[in-house]
This record gives sequence, C-alpha cells and structure tokens, in this order.
Amino acid sequence: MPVSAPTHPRPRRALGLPTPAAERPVAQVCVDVPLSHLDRPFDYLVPAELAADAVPGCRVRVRFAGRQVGGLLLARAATSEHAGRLDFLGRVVSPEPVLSTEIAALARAVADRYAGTMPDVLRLAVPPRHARVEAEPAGQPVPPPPRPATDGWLRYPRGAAFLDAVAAARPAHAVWQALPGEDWPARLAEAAATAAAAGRGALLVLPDYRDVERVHAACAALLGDGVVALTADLGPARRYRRWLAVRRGIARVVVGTRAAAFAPVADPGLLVIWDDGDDLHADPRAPYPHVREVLVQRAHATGAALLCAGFARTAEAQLLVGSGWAHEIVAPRRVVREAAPRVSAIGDDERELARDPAARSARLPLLAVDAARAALAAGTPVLVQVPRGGYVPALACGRCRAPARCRRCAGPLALPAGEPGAGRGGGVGAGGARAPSCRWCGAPEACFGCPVCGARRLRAAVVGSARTAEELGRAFPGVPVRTSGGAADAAVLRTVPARRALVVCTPGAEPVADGGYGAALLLDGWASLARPELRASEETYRRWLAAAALVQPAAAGGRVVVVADSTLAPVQALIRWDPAGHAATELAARAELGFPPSVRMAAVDGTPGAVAELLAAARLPPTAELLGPVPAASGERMLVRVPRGDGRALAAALAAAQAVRTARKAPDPARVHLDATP
DNA sequence: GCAATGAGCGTC
DNA sequence: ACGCTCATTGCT
Repeated sequence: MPVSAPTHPRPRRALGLPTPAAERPVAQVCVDVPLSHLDRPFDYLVPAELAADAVPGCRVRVRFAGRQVGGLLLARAATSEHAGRLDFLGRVVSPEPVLSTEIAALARAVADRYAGTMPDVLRLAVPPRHARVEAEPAGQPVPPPPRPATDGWLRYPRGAAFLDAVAAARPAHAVWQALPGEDWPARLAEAAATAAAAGRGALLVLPDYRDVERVHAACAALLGDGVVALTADLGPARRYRRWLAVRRGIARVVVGTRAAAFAPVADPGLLVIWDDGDDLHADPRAPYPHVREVLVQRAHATGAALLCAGFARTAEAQLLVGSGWAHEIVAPRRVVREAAPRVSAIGDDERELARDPAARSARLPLLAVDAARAALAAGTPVLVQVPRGGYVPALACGRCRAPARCRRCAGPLALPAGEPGAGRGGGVGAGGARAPSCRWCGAPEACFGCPVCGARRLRAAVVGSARTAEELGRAFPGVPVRTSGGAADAAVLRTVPARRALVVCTPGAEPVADGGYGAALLLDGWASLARPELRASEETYRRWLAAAALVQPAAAGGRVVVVADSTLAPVQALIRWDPAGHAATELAARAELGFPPSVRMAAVDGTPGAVAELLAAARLPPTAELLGPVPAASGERMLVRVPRGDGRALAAALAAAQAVRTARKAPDPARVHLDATP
C-alpha cells in the first residue's frame, strides 16, 4: 500500500546568513522581468564567496518577488540607495562578463528612445549562453592589419577624407551612395580594414545573410581571421562562440544582420549600415529598434565613425545629411553617368507589344524584348525583376480557372496589395473591394469577362516567379532561364555566370552577374507602386536601383527597361540615377504630410480600452497631436505625432504610461511602436 | 474580541 | 512562487 511521502518543509535558509563581500558588497542587477514599472536596477548583497565571480556584466540569478529570475549584474557599489533590506544574490551563473558598460548604456538608451524596457533590448543584444562553448579556450587576438589600399574610393570626392577620419579615429558621419556596378562589399571591407589598421574595431550591419556572406568574404581577404560573421541563423553554439570571440576582443571586425548592431565590438572605430531602407533592418519585436537608429546612438556614445551606405538613400538618411550631422559621399554627375546603364520607361499609353507570336505570348512590351534580345545576343545575362509571389495574388477566372489577363496588354491581373494583413492596417476607407489591375501595365479592370468561358467572377490564384519564368522562356527559345527567390522554398542565387541567360528574380533576390547584366527588365513597378504604404515609392525605387546597379554601364551596352509611367518621381529618379534627389523629394513630401522622419510618430496598438487607458495615463508633450483610431490587427491603433524635438519627451511619456498600466496589472497589453509609418 | 485562514500584492 | 498585509471567517 503506497504511503504518501511526508512533505518536507523547505529547509530554511542555512543557519546563519552569508557574510557580505568585503569590497563593494552591493550588486546592481537588471532583472529579466517584462514589466515596465520594474525597468530599473535592483540592489542585492554579494555574498563573500561570490565576491570574485560577481563581476560587472556577468549573468546572475536572484530572488525577485519570490521567484528565481535571471539578471545581468550592471555594477558593483559600496552602498545602496535602497531603504529596505537587501537580499543576497542567488548565484552567479557564470563569471563571463557578457554585458560591457558600453552595451549596457546602449541598451538603456535604445529602450528609452523606443519607450521599451532594457531587458527587452538585452534579449536582442546578448545571445543565450552556451556553457560548453563558454568553457572552450579563448583564441589569440588577431593583430591589426596594415592599412589597406583605398583606390576604389577615389571616384567619390569625400571618400578619401572619410577614410582618413576613420584612420585618425575621428567621429566622422557619412551617407554614401554607391555607384552603379560598384563592388561595394570591397569598399566596405576597405573601410573596416582602415579602422582595424588603426587598432580599433568595426561593425558592419547588412540586411540579410547573402549580403553578410559577400561582405564577410571581402573582409576576410583583407583581415584574415580577424573578422566574424554574426547572423541569426547560426545555431546557438556557433552563434555564441563567435559572439564571445568578439566580446573577448579576439575578433575586431563584425559583419552581421540586425542583432549584430549590438555586437560588443571592442573600441569601435567604424559603424556601417548597408541599405538602410531594407525593412529587415527593423527588428520585429518590441521595442522595434531600427539598426540605423541603434548605430547612430552608438556613434554618439562612443565617438565611432558612422557610414550609412547603399545604392538608394532613405528619407531618414537624407535627414542626417540635411541636418548637417552627416556628410554625403557621392560621385560627381559625370562619373555617375559613365557608370549607369541606359534606363527607359514604358508607360501605360506608350506601350507597344512585341509583334512576333512567341514574344507576344510572353506579353512583354516591344522595347523590353528588344533590350533583352540585344543583351542575349551579346552573350550577357538578362535580369527580370518580377513581383514577389504571394505578395500580390494573381487572379484567375472563377469558373474555368484560366489566368485573368489584362485586356490591354494581356499581363496578369492582380488585386492591389494589403488587407487583410496583420499590422499594416494603413488605408481604411476606399470602401469595398478595390478593382483588380494589371501587374505589368497597371491598367485597372473594372468589369472582368473571361475570354475563354465568359464567366465574370474572379478567384485568387498563386502565380509565382516560376510561371513568369516559363512564359519568358517561350518568348526566348533556347535561352536558359533561371529563377532566384519567390516562393518560400525557392532558392536564392548568389551569382550567375557571364553567359546568355534569363534570370527571373523577386526583389531582394537579385544574383550578381559576373561582369554585369546586359539588361534588366523591371516588371514589378505597378504592383509595388500601387501599394498603400507610405514608403511605396521609396521602396520601389530602392528595389529598382538594386537591380539596375547590377547592369553594365550604358557605354558597354547596359540597358534597363522599367514598366511604369515615366512621369512618376521614382521612374524619373531611376532614369537620371539620382538617389539623393529622390530622397530630398521624398523627405519634403513627408514633411508636407506631417509624417516621419520629419516628425516623430508613435503608434499605440491594442484593444480600444487598452489604447485609451494608455493615452489617458500619458503626460504627452503639449505639442502632441492624436490621430485615429484606425482598425488594426489587435483591435485599434492611435497615432501620436510630435515635432522632432519632442521625440524624447514623447517616448518618456509613453514609457511612463506603460509603467502605470503594468503596475496596475492591466489585463490587455498596449503596444507602443515609435517611428511606425502610418 | 481574537486567532486562524485565505487572497492579493510587491517585487532590492 | 515567497512572505508580507489585510480581510474574512469561525469560535469563545
């Protein structure tokens, strides 16, 4: 017969309390709890036996409101301000000082800027521990390399001056627009090696893994083992091993994706963000920090140089230039013209379909077919940029499932993007369904009639880039067709050889061609420009530039055909290859509308009650304007707008209001997202 | 009137 | 998931 075990009362605290450490017995700990009103250091006593291990920056466990919670030891102090009794540290998880004072201050500053909490930021900044990796012997610091040759920067008048500033450890700030065809990974590697040669660290943050690979290879050529790649897709062990090598000062140069913006590079001399318009640089988890803002903050705090680089220029980067905080590094017009391909636009009314039946079946404008044929005849590959699959669902006949075609150009019909998506609530109103329109020429289709069976109903059909590839293949018999990106499982190509081929890709998945493409056809313009988001124009232009920059210069025959109305601003900017001009126009337009970055804007999301309660608790700056509510995925959304100068006050007010709600144990959360674009 | 029990709350 | 406070209950 089973006998229930006697329940042992938990052994009381071992007889007698531990003695506090003799030196600096107080540990200031950032405890890992998600509540806003507890987002401050808490003091604990360091037991004498942990005195040596409890170093600033180490991981600890402490008792907090009864529970055991993790925390990071921020500092040791002689005394505490706390009036009550202090508990003792539970244990030191490891004496490895994973949080430097620089990154602790950065996490605090980023949390404050975004009305978030420090533990939330630290979860992004400090990777999970891997005990076995931590126990491995540390390597040897890699000695500084010689200062590299930087001839590649001579095409940019201010380029050499910037690198000199990096070499001399001056806090220069620059916004760089790379020339079309530029070997930008090599240029960034030279900049990083310049910082390393000066005995300082460098940090380069890129949108995705593919870019990290390229830049890492370029850096390794100059720095050998002194550079590590930090990406999220490494397993926990490899990720922690490389991160520790950085923290321990073994590797001085880091190339990585967005979380690497917090990499604890020792004595950073140069911080770089490439292609800051790519939304992969925006972290999707609270408090939603953006790499550019993290690096700007870090440059401020450390005196590191900052380089915001890309083919395109964002409105935010334009503001850095316009405010005088950053210099621009751009090539003279003459050099730009020499490097750029010839760009032509085919608008709605000027298009003329190819005559011969094969090309006609691909439903391509004559101009595009001609450009592609010429490039293929010259033995060069042709890049075809098509809309991301699923991003704009194509349409088919509701009865016979034949693809729905544009009556004007026979391109695929699609619904404008957006809705009923999560998060991007954006444009309400407009009432009812939007009319479908052609994905290639943009013509709206008011009343569809199926040419095959006569039905008038439409249904969604998934047409990926594979389908486009097939259609294009028929128009160019005998030409190999390759695809890159598109469906989730579609492979993304890194490079293609310098041979005749059609390379169909979705935006962001453009392979680099050896020697450059002979031509690029940009077919995604209508789908992309028609999106309701504020950034649609900037985003479309950024994608076009990314593709067009891979094409040979006009003098070598390089051509770009963009299917969009030539009067549109981004089309004009592409033809003139003028990213700075486009950014200035874009920034002016945002100022006119009262949108970021001309103002600071915060979005507050949640149930109507939660949103109202948060805003009621917030002591907003008197300049604050409330906009909304608009429906959002999780209830509704309000926008709060203030002049740029009141941005800090806005964030502080919203953080304080969050603290009021978490202290009150309000049941429904309200999410605060600074710099959200409406 | 007072001890025993339970729910709620702060959190070092 | 602890230990404190304060309210409620139950008994003298």
